[in-house]
Amino acid sequence: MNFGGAIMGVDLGDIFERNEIEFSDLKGKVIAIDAYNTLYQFLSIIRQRDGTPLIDSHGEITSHLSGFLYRTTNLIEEGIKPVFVFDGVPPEFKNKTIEERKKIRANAQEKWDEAKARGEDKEAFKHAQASSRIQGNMIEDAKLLLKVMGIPVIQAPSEGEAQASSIVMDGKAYAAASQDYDALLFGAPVVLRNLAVTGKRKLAGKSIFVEVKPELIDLKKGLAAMGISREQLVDIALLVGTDYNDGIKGIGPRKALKLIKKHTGIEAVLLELKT
DNA sequence: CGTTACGA
DNA sequence: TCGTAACGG
Repeated sequence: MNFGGAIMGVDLGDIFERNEIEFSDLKGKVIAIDAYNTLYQFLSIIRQRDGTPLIDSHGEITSHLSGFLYRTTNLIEEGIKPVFVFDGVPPEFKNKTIEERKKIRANAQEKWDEAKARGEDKEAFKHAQASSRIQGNMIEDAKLLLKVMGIPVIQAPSEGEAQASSIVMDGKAYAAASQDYDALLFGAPVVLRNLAVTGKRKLAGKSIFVEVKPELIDLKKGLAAMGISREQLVDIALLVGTDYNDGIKGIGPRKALKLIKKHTGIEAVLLELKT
């Protein structure tokens, strides 16, 4: 489940064909951006050295607002037309995942406090990131900021990624943008990752900076390259585990792909695994 | 994350 | 002008 890192959904990056693109490739295009994913990213990363988020004079967290303001400005400057899609009510079968994440966050919060008290900034930052949670008026404030900036905001009835995917399938947007791969499972024909303009990421080890370019994933091409259907992709996700189910221990995307290709569908795979 | 300051 | 560190309250 990997918070600060980025991916919370099914990590299909290992098996899916991904292509680096330039921002100029997206000029004039409408992009349906997963707002919650973006918000979490900002809350996670925009922090001070010991992990403390940016706060205003009232003590309210402002990291997400800083992020939305500058990133949206930059996207507009690149000629991109962002549309932010916010989550609605999560499906009930996601409850277990939500509860688990809540626990992980609370635990991280404790570890953050401890590390901060010991003066271990690097350790503190790591746990602070994992403790990131949406709270208070963050959603309303982000929506208001986008509204006054003249950026369209869409309220999904449930999962934002599902809504964003639907918008792309309807041809109302060119692509869905998220760090997760789940939009592919919802059928988004094109998914974009790393939609950050400055695109510089600290590499895990030292203070080495690597240029990160936007990444385009074409659902049809990716499926064709793997030689599977979209239904089979969903089966792979189910084997690996999603926000909605646990998956099977010891099976990652690679093994799941092999198994699904060999047996055609998840039922046959499960039968084989039983024996 | 994205901007700003600053030394090379 | 560029690269890195510090800042953002």
